[in-house]
Amino acid sequence: MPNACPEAEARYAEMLARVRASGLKLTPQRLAIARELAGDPTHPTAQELFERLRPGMPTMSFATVYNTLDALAAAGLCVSLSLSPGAARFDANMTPHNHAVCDRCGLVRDVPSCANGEPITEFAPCVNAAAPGFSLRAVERIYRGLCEACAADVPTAFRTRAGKPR
Amino acid sequence: MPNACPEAEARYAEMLARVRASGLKLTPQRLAIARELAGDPTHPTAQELFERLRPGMPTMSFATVYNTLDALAAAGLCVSLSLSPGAARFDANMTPHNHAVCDRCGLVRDVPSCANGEPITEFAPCVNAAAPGFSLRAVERIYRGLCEACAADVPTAFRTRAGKPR
DNA sequence: TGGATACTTAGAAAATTTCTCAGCTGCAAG
DNA sequence: CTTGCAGCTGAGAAATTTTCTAAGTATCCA
Repeated sequence: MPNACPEAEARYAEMLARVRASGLKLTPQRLAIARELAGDPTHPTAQELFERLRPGMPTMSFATVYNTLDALAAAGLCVSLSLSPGAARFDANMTPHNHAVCDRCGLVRDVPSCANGEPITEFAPCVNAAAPGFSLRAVERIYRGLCEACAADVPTAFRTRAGKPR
Repeated sequence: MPNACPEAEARYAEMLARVRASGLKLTPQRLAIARELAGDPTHPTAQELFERLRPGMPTMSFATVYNTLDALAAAGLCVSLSLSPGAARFDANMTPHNHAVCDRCGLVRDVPSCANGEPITEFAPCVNAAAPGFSLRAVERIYRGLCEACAADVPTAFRTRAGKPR
């Protein structure tokens, strides 16, 4: 039962409504993936979703996971995150927020936008000075560092490429 | 001759010195890759570097490109960027800066840190409220939107996943 | 100059993502 | 309720990106 918290339930309910509204068909596979995504703040990879859902839907294929995530993303219900090398992570939290990413284990944590969240328009001049004609849609902030567990256990040298313990 | 600008020459010279200082051996492959990287502000992928350098070094293998980029990164001379799905891009500009990334074609442009560049310490409380124990090393900003060329030629719907025209 | 060490090669392999297409299914219309 | 069909799924192959292995080669220090 992945959805204990009311926030996740609300997000899942909204996803259902918006999947229909987008003209996408409601299939068991989509429901399962949307529900799992909505209830998981760790931003799972396609692989992780597949492994978690497989026991309950043994016939589901890997391509379906990708197809579904693409469909959800196209409908604006989730986004694909490229925060570190390796597999993409998927995020159903569509409220503006940033991410803290562990350099060592690749862990991702949502970080609400700070108080000093400047409006996008404030960045435009700065961006356009460097990239003339660039039309700014969003500003994303990534906090890099070590998560609590990795910081507590730093061997001789720590790796820069994430997701590769050892 | 990839290095017309003095900035790139300076960066290349510093790379040479620091490659030695890191205990890394100076091989022709490393020199070529470091030079190409230092002179290219577009943050090439491993594939692009390989294709550019291959004519001058027909025996160079693909693995060497990756090995070298890893070695340079470990020595703090470049970083691997995961800005959009697909191949990683490599950046030899080690001064603090941000990136503008085109949603459509994947183009990357350096954007100097704006005047309102707050020190890292200002973000720490905000990050630690969401991720207790996270030790913050760096804050990275990504400007998402459309580059000039893509903005001028937006068909019906534009894609969110970069690097995939069509 | 010579030797230890680290690097390069080439190819295979692993990991991630996309594609193809045949068959099935949700769902809207009748 | 039944039907039709657009759109979805499943399975596997393929494409892309990155890593690994083994053996030969080059760099650099003494």
